Amino acid sequence: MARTAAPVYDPQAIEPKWLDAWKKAGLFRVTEDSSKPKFYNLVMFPYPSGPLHMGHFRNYVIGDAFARYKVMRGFNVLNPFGWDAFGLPAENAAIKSGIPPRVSTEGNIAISKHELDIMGVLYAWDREVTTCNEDYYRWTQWLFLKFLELGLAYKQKAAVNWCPKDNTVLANEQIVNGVCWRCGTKPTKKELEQWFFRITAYAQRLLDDLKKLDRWPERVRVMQANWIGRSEGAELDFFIEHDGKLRVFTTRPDTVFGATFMVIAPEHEIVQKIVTPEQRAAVDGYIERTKSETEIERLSTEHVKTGVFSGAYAINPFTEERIPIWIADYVLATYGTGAIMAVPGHDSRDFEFARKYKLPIRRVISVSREASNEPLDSAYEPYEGVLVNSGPFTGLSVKDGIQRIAADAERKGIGRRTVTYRLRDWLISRQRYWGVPIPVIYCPDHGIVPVPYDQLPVRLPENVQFRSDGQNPLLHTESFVNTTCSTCGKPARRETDTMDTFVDSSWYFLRYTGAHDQTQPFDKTKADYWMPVDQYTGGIEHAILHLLYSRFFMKVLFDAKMVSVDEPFAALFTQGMIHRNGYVMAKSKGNGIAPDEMVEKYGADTGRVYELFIGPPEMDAEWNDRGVDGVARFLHRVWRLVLGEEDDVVAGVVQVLPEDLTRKLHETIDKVTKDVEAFRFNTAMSALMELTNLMQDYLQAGGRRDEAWEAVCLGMTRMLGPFAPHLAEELWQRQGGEGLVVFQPWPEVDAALLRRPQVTIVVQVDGRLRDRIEMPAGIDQAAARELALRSQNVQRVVGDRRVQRAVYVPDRLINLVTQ
RNA sequence: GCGGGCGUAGCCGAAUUGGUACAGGCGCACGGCUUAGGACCGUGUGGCGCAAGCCAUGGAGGUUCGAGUCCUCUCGCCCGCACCA
Repeated sequence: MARTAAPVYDPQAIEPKWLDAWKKAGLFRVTEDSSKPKFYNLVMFPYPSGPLHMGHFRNYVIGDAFARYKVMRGFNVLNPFGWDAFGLPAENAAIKSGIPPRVSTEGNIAISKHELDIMGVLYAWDREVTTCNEDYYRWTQWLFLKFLELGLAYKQKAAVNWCPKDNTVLANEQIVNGVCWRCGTKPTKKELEQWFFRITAYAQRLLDDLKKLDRWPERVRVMQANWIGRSEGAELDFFIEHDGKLRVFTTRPDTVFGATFMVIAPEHEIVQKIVTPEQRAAVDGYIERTKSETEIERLSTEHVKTGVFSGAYAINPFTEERIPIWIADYVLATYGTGAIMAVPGHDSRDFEFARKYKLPIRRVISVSREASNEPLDSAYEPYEGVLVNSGPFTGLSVKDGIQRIAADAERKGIGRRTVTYRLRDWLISRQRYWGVPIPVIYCPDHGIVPVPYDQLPVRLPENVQFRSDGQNPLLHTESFVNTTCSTCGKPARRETDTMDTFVDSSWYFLRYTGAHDQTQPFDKTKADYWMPVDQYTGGIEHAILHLLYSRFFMKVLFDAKMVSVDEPFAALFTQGMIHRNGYVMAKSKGNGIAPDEMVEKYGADTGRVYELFIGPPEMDAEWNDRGVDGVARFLHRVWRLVLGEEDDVVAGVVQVLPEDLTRKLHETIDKVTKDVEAFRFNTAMSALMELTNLMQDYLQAGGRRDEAWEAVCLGMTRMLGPFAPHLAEELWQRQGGEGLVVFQPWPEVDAALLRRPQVTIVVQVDGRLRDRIEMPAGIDQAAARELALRSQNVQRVVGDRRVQRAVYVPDRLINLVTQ
């Protein structure tokens, strides 16, 4: 093969050329091709907030390397990209600087695309999706209407989280550690009419199907399961003295004989009905105080429990005792029924409350019947033990008690077994401008009227007046607000709320399968060909929000027969973040490294390989500028080895035979292939470095650039294809390769070449390493033992003791056990 | 508090899942090339010991022919969730 020598590796001189070549060759331009297996490779699309830095690129480099690898493995690879382009930052910037959101967003997209290009990160740009463009958001609106039609979108007055800084409501999922996920402000509660998606209707399936996601990280599944928060228990009705009843949810019906008082949330609607005249003033004062508390203060475990007596009493249906009803903010209005039966003996929160307000504490569970009256100095909360002081149920185990008491309540018609979830419906209304307008109108005669499908899109006006008070400018854009009812033609008003941007990102992966469809959100045939996403790669910060919402969407669309699979992402990988100088690489910390800087100093390939080599991809990693130098040295070395002429021979170095080189090549192919399949890019890079080191040793020892050598060079070149793609193309061309290396098949392991004629057997005596002996591969135990016993080291250690037995691991180790 | 995970050289980290502990990179040392270099190239590099060897995977036990890997206890760190009845 004709080789063209080159004096030095000059990345800046070669990289742009190959970017053009890939674009011309249509890398990642794909159609539904049944002759090849499909592979849908996806990285989470970004919000275009400004220039990218090398921290962002870890995700894109991993995704790009994997996509290129799959191309080389012969897959029909869909590898699209887009922009989650609606959102608050662009709007806030517009308020500050007057630059319209579309202008700044498009500017940021252009910059980012350039940066992806120079790093050699390519996508199916012919399928690019931008969520703020009309040809995308009209279909987001279309899907909203579909949800409405299916009864999965509804408007309701509710106490919702309001962020005073961002001037909008937030979904439950967007309250992180008690504060707004975006700006860190403590939210307040507001009573507002808002749009919701009925995600709770899918709670059980979202939980059950986590089991199907065996190629998702365990911790993401655990986080989602906890978020959904299924609890099995029972609802029990307690009659209120004089009038009505109070329903509670409990996971421990077995403790009902220990319920010595009840507690209801301050927001509970029954409060006003039951409060007695004597307690009215105290109760009103208490409710007023709890309202002024922020959510974070109220939910804190350190928060000292407070409460007030309502004056009313209920009857415990099992003990028939008269028990007081208290109002306390440690009971949440939004969980269960907003009311509890308090069992201070067996619930630490109730215990604390009972102590403070001198309420009776009774033991109804004990380790044994005999210990039934032992005093309690803290709540006793085990799931084993026996029921005591529990009337006819005394003596039952906790497990049986739960079943028998629940069944008894059912029979008496005062309760039923039930399941509760923590998951709340998804609040999707946002009182903000830069988002998808919710496509409904309000008619004085017809109420809420959905905009007919054929009138979509409801265009977001772009000529609006931003306001310094943070109010949604749509409210004041008359041309937008004023419309006519599509049913009766009378004047009507448009909804001015826009949708949570997480709605946009809940279906973008479907739009990629037919990005320019002008007639529907996506084509079922195409979606069926490509879905599910085979490999999804992105940040752990989306463990709940985006990933849960997308799963919900997929299930709704599955039920609507619009898609044929009900989970969107078959495999998920969450990469760690890159730190530098002690902080996560971020624009705000000023510790980012610009891709341009990287390319100018080292070339894109060094940046790419460094990000793959930096550490286990799922873990955070510290950026080390010297480490980048090390990778640059590695690539320069590969260049010299593959394209160099003759090297200086240094005598006296360990002999490396051509067959050793060939074997190492195949071992490397084997290792790199397995590592890449398992997303262990760091060890894949180490393996390539090892091969390079052996190539160096070979030449140092006077090895010739013969056929075996050439084969190793070509194998190395192909393996570099996904990781250092520009360098690989250049090496491929200079070695006389045809076409592009990215379209070459990934090298195959020749199992015959992996076998060694000789193996090093570790010889242990009583488990301690005593010698290493070269033996023929496949040697049996008796022969290996024979050889091992000849070792002088072994003989000295064994002395005159008898070798009682030997443990033999074929071709690896023999352990001689004495005595 | 509950759940998940981690602890290996001076640093980042490997270790076919119970079988040679520390691959690869950084750093460091020495050598080469250089007028010179914090550049480049190469070699070496866990600790103690003259050596045979011994000691080393946060700590203490245990199981095993054999433990970084499994079990028990313990210390430390990280990440979720957090008054969810």
